[in-house]
Amino acid sequence: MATGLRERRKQEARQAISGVAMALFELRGFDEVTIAQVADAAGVSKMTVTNYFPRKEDLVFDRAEAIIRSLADAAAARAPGESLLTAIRRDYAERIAAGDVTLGVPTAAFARMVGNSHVLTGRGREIADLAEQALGDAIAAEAGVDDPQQRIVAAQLASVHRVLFAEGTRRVLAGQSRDEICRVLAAAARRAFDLLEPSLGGYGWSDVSAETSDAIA
Amino acid sequence: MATGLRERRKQEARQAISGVAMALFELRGFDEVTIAQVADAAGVSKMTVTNYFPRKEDLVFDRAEAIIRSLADAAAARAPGESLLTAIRRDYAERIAAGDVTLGVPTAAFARMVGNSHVLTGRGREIADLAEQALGDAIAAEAGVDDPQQRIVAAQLASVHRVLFAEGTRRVLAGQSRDEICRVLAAAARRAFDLLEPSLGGYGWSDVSAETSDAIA
DNA sequence: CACCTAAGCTAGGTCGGACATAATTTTATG
DNA sequence: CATAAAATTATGTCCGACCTAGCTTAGGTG
Repeated sequence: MATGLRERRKQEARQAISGVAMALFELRGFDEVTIAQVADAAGVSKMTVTNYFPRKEDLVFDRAEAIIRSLADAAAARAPGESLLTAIRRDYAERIAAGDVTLGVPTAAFARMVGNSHVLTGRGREIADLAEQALGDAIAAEAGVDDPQQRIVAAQLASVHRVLFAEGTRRVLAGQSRDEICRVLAAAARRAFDLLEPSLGGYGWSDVSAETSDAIA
Repeated sequence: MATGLRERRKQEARQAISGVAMALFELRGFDEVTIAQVADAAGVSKMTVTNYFPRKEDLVFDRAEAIIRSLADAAAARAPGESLLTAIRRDYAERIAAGDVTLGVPTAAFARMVGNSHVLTGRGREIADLAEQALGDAIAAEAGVDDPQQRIVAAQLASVHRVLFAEGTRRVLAGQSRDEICRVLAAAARRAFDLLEPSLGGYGWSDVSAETSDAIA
């Protein structure tokens, strides 16, 4: 591939800049480090950093797209007949068992850095919100109609992720071990999805049309 | 009352500044208007604006505290024996019937202004998040223990508000009349709370202890 | 092998928000 | 009415994000 080299260099530069930035952020705090300092430490110009990462927050939440799409993907990839709740719950169980840090088990330094920065907590909220929207879009696309009730369902399911993420972060900051937190989160997820089962268990791919048909105002 | 006059003047000045600012923001857009311009239009100094409203966003979301506490208040003020869900649902029905704009029926200009500003949408998310947290705190305080499951319940209930607010805003921007939107939101709320009833209907002030006792890791 | 096209990069400058300080006006009280 | 306290204003500075326009370098081409 001819254009491979160029693209490779870009990815390496991107990774290098992000890595240097994260080290500085975790050491001194996100708001206390300027883009100029990141550029300096990475050996590039200020504009180059801005070029790779349009907003300063992007240096931290680099691959946010994957997180945003994860819920919708889990919903879309489920087997026919499997309910939405079952698919999301199974996906969560699998990923927490695999130690997926994006579910709420970051490093303590990362959690501290985010918690101490209003900008970063805001971006975290935005990502959670976008993930919920994406799930809602997936549900609506699947049903072929758009109904507020679908957004409600998406919010319920996404809220489990969001709340458990916060719980995990809290425990990371409290110094608990990653293994223990994973076990706690897995248990809490079981209880949470059990709680929702009576309400959302029937929300699969069929028998939804009857509920949605008369609700488009 | 001796100190009354002074306090009155402050409130009037606050209201005047906020009003002038809102007019400018809705006309030109939040990000396009500077604090200096607001101060100029209000006939006060820049520092006075900053003094009343520490952050620029506070000029828009002035009485955010009331919104943040509304959910927790509705929960705390419920009659003994009334379930959490029933109390929240009744509160919503009452306020939407009264045309409470904070539930998702702002003016089109306001909705446009917020939607066009990343700062303001972020602040909106933060307010919703804080309201959810406050509700969770109220639930935990009532039970005397802190359990992730309580945060899950709080998130479910708060999500109804959040999703319906978004739905209302969408319809406002689409040009629907306020009356019609209120009717639609009231109906959507009924369906949403009906959906949650099987899962959360039993979440009142008693029979919670059995579920929470073995979950503190 | 020299050229050419387009991209990524750089430098400098602009703008707005936050903050410090001191002077001035307004208000409450003896 | 005088005095003390408090709020407001004026001025000025700093700092960081972002934009515009010019420059360099890499990759493909006759």
